[in-house]
Amino acid sequence: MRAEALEIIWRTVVAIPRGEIATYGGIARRAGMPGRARLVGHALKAAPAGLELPWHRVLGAGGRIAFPKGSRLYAEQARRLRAEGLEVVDGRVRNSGAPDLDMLLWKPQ
DNA sequence: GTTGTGACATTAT
DNA sequence: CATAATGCCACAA
Repeated sequence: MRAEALEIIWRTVVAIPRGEIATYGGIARRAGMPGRARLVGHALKAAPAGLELPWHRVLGAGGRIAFPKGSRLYAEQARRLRAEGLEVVDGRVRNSGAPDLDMLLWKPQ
């Protein structure tokens, strides 16, 4: 069951369109496991490199990068996000004028 | 078995 | 804005 859950999470993450973002909690909900945001984080950490998951599109609540500022992964994620046209300022994705982050968040139909 | 830690979230203070 | 308290669950010691 545990391994299945990881696959579901991976597939959910893969489905995030380029240039859009999602949150850990949001992914968990979309994967049918509300309240299990931490599991999403674990799934990403445990993900094989071969999957080429767009893990950089997964952010913490409020569009904040979940890594410690200055860490290697932090810089890497910011770099990749900027490569997709998103603006990253002080560890968070800057939404241009949008009232809520939900406007940038990936909303599955 | 228990405990502490962690790519988290939400609510309350 | 920042902390703290909970809830959540996988994993390592």
